[in-house]
Amino acid sequence: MADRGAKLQSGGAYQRSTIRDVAAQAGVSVTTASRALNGTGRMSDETRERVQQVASELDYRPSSIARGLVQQRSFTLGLLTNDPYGRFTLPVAAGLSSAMADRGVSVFLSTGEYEPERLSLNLRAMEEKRVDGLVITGKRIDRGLPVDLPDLGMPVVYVYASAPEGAVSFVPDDKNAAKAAIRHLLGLGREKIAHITGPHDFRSARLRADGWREALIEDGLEPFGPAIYSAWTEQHGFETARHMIESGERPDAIFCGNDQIARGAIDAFALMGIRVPHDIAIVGFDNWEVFAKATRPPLTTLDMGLPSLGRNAGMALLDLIDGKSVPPGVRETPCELIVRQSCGAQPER
Amino acid sequence: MADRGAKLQSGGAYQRSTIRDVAAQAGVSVTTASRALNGTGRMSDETRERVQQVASELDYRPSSIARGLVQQRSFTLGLLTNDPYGRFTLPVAAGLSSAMADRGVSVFLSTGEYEPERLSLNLRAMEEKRVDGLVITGKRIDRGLPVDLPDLGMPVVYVYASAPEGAVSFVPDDKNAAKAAIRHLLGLGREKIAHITGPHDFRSARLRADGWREALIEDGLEPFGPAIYSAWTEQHGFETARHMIESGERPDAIFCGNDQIARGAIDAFALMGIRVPHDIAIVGFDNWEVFAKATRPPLTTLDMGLPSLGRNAGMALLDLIDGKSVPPGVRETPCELIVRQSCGAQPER
DNA sequence: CTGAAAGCGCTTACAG
DNA sequence: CTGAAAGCGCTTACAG
Repeated sequence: MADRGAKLQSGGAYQRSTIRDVAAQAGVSVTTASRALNGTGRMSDETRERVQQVASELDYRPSSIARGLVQQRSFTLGLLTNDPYGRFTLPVAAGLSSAMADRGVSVFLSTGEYEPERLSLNLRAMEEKRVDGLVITGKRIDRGLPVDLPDLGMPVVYVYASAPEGAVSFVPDDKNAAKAAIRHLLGLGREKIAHITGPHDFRSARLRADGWREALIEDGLEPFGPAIYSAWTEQHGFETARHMIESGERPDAIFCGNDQIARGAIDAFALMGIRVPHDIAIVGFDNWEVFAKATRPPLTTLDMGLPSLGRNAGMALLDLIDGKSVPPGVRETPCELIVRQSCGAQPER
Repeated sequence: MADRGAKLQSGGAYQRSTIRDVAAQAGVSVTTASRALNGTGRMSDETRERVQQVASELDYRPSSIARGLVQQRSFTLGLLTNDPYGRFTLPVAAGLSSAMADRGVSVFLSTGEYEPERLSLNLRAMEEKRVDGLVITGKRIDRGLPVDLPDLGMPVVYVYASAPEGAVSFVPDDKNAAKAAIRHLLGLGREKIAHITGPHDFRSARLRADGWREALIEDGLEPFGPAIYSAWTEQHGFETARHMIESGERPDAIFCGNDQIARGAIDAFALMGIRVPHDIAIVGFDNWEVFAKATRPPLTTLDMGLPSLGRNAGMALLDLIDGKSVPPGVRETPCELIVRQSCGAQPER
């Protein structure tokens, strides 16, 4: 009757084998079976191995539900996001999910606008599922939840979102990334470096502009004009780049606040017969490969390491869950400069 | 001591209130409390309301873990994907997740390459979590799991992935979508319609090419040259478009297999001084807005309705879980033509 | 070294 | 209409 450890029920559904089946088959008590399987307690190697052998023959899968009930731990995390179609959430989620998988914890994906109704529905679901902790992520580092998180009685960690005072959060180190980009340009002999970026009310945009400015000043140079803030779009890059050329002195490099802006600028230059990187070098931000690899020439840009951000957040959350103390505050995680052809540097090989 | 229904334990952690707390406080048995909360059984309205009132005062959250244990249902689904950074998974996942949230079921995100080791780790996790069902998705409709799914004893549904014989699966209706695109072009008076698309070994590419060909033939026209298969990249679109212009007769429209190819073609034409849509109309595929809205002019394209695909798959899975019979087979779901400016038609408003 | 028993938080026959 | 009791599948004091 036992077939791969699963018994065919009357309904036709499979009935998994339980620890009782394993214990019975191995001729030990359920207590011993449990200990053998979990590597706890002391018993003869022979016994332990026999139990494990039987478990594997019966294709036994311990119920994480039952275990959760007694241990008051679900081995489960919730990932809250309001960026379901965006490019930030998925890399973060993938990094988190696969790091957690290696530790036996699974993650619930909870998507929806951060608007009070939806949010409280989603939070309630996570509470009822008894997740051990929550990671909250978003579309930008200066927006968090629109409402105060009710006291959920579970640890929470923030990634790529703003966090309340005293919380643990992970964001990319925008400012130093920008400085690295500028130093790269400087190292290639560029000196008139302009900056085109997203809206001024984005903290990321301001931080990147700060990095641009500081790196230049540290090198004894002046920024080439003011940072030009507008939308995070190709159109902004396209029009601003064109305008820059048409009106007076020309920069020899442009640091762009994201890859889309860089893309727009490169396209404008192509149409105007300005050669990248020969006439003007371009650096982007995001390493969104579908853009960064498709520009002509391919784009040198910064990679925020979103999967690592997700992984790090998960690890911190696990520590919190285990009752370890994790220092609160914002962790700024280094970005990586990805060198392609848009600056004239040889890509590393 | 009770504070928002949560008691401060010695350790400092919160202890949620249980159904026993609710029952005690409401002066009824646990049985009655359970029935009152679940809307089952018969009792006076007064009793039911009192229990609900107490539950809300205590901020009671029923444990889906405990319920799962007795009902042998976890109200949980697994979403398996090997496309963690791709643009297909997230819309599908968001559609699935939010539709399921409305029905009280949460979804685990399980990412990783579909390579045997990783896959069996991930599947095992889903089994131990006792998910009620699995949705499997991927990067292309003609690839599924590289190994036969072991008999998991739970229902499985496929989305945007190939499914074994007899399974339930959901894919976009590529062929009819292509026909709709061609008819749109025909309706605008275009007659020499070429087709540039992805690799021939992608079923999607072949289906879209079939639709292109058939729609033309049905209209009494010849396809303009053979379908040109290569990579799903801008570069392919760019080079092929340029080559098309340089070598002889010129089409008056191009149907592109995806938005990236369309983007490449439009860029090539811009550089060659060929006006879109005046000289050549372009249609893309995917409605990947970051491309489709950024081309100059914005791109008319097909939207596969990925979120709906996810939602539909979830609903089918729920039916299967409830023991309802769901006819097996591949459901081809209609795509939607999104009219922008690249064909010369006025966008609908 | 090993096991019987209690219990995690619920639902659901069963009995009144 | 209401409740006492059993039980879902585990883990873990407690006792031997």
